[in-house]
Amino acid sequence: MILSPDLAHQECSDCPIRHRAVCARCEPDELTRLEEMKFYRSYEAGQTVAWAGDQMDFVASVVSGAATLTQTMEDGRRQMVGLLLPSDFVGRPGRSGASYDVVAVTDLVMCCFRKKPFEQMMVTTPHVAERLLEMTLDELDAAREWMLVLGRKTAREKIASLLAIFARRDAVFGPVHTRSVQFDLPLTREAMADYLGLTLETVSRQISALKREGIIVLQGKRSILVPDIDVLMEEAGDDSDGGLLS
Amino acid sequence: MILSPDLAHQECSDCPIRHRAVCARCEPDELTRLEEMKFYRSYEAGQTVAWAGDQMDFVASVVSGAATLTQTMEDGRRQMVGLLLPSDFVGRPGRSGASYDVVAVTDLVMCCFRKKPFEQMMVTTPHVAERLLEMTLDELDAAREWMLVLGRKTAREKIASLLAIFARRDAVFGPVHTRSVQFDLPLTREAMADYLGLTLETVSRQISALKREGIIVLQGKRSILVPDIDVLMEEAGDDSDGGLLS
DNA sequence: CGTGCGCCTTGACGCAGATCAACTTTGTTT
DNA sequence: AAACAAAGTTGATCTGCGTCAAGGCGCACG
Repeated sequence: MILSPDLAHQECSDCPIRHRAVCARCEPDELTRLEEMKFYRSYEAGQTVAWAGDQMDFVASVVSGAATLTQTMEDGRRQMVGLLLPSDFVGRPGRSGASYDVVAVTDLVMCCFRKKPFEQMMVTTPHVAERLLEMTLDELDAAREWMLVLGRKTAREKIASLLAIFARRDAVFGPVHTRSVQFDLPLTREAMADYLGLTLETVSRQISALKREGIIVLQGKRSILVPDIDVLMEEAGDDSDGGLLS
Repeated sequence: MILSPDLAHQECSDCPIRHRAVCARCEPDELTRLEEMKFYRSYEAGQTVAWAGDQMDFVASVVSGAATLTQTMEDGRRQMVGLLLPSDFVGRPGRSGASYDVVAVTDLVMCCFRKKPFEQMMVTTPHVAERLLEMTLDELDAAREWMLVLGRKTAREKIASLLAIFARRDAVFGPVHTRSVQFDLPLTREAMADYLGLTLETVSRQISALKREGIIVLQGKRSILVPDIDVLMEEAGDDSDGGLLS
């Protein structure tokens, strides 16, 4: 773990996730209280933040980078159950242990709150608990969406669904009125397989197939160009067409 | 929908789910406020409570019976994303439409709250919002547990996992110090298939296999006797052995 | 510069579970 | 009691994806 001094003194007021994280609804005086219980931690890509069952004496928001939540069976089978991006929340107030393995998949910065004072604040001021409820309901919706992907979609549809998610979130769009999107994959083939309930070979094959058919264009292994997002959405099997381009 | 007069006048104070539902933490005066905004609704097995996208002017707690939340793709593939049992909560405060199809799978009684006053109460008193956050976090954990089942378990492990869930929840245990459990399946084979991401034929075959091997004993189609719950847990592939007895 | 190491790709083959189809059991209607 | 529908079982066959195996590409290292 790396602690850079500049990060250790960041002010909430100019925090990049100020308006989307668990602190989004806090008043200035509440932010002051949060400042007192917070500290930053940085992790390198590949580092484990916490093992399932570990004591966790803090909860946290992702400031930058990405982390995964995964479950592992005794025989080594693994399933990713969450993908944490900037502003997402880690940890459960009122529970001491981590429920899942938490791993940094890119370089990662987290804004951590000491658990005791944070839980105290949840009781005394409504704004944090309110925002956390809203975020948790969103997470639950996302998890249920993912259950459909895992339970009923084909390998090709799974890959297209995952690419569509990244396209929506990280996208740098092309010229206005085109439907092209470019982004970088934050996950290895193996991590994608863990997310999708597939093997890494199947992931690789399906990506190759989409490339062969011109639905995506690879620039290197990780950079993806989607010439027409609607075509990709079609492959994902989603009924809602991508209304994201106005 | 059936409205029986006796149900329409039930008092919160002797409600069977009083201590586990969203109202669990309410004080007597808060219960009085809830009484004013609440009404009961009954549904027969098979009836649809709401279609995905429907306007829902209430939120509700399941009082008795069971309901399912399901997502459907254009071509008819279906995935159950939630199984609601007594005390579980339906609906999302702050959202007008239902996110999923809600279907009664047994005869069902729900305690409904008019949405507007309920949302008002969430803001003014902390006890309801607090409890709802806790319940939502539990739901999220359950959904993530289920993602492992959908993504990584074999058909046999999926069936065993589902039976184990029912065994834990509805179980009537045998004589003390035995590990036997008896319960009734609230779901048809097709509904189980929708829950597990399988076909109903595969569900039927795997249940037959477990029966043939003596891991479960069927009395009729729906009544299940598990002679040794530990053996069933073993088949489910869960690392945590069932410490539910003793 | 070559060597080793992640990460990824591609091929050959086998199997778990889907699909298609026939039949049984159970409960309901008349 | 006959007729019917809904739910479940079982068999035969097919196939999508997993498994096993062999290499390719890019990059850090001595």
